[in-house]
Amino acid sequence: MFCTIFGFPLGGILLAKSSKGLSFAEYVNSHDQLKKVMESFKRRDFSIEFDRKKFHLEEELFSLYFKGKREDFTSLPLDFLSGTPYQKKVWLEARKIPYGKTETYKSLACKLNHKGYRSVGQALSKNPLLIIIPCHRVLSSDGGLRGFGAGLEVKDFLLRLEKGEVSA
DNA sequence: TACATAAGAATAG
DNA sequence: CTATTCTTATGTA
Repeated sequence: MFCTIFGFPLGGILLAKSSKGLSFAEYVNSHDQLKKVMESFKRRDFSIEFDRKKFHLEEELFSLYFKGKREDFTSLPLDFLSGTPYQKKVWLEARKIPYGKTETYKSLACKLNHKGYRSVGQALSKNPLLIIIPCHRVLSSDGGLRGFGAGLEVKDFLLRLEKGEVSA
């Protein structure tokens, strides 16, 4: 598995991919966090190899995205190495949310298990593919930001970016 | 309107 | 089984 770090205005994103596609895109803003993520990879028995050259496409897409382009990452091959079947369903559903649009946990839940809105949040909190799976476009039913594991600032930033209020 | 609380789905330990 | 989570609905003031 290969990985690299992509820097953006609020920190960095650790990208990791297998031979099949992108597997992780985790937010890191400190050396400590990076270390933590790497530890968890190690524990999962992944062989890590830094190789920036493997991420031409990803870097391209991310830099376009942070420039405010309507980049959906829908063409990016993904490879889910973690996650339960339910989580994958949630992630796939969240991924269908178009750029700039927002869904609510409830509406997502209705499409999946009918009333497990809380479990939707739980599943999204374990989203391994920040931005690519636009969990930041999922808001609470009154339109407000609820919690965000990777940091509310990131969620807020991403939303503002998509609304064109930020030029990165 | 604001705050406390119950309910309810799925997962990790 | 219990705790936790990117929730929602309801009751009370």
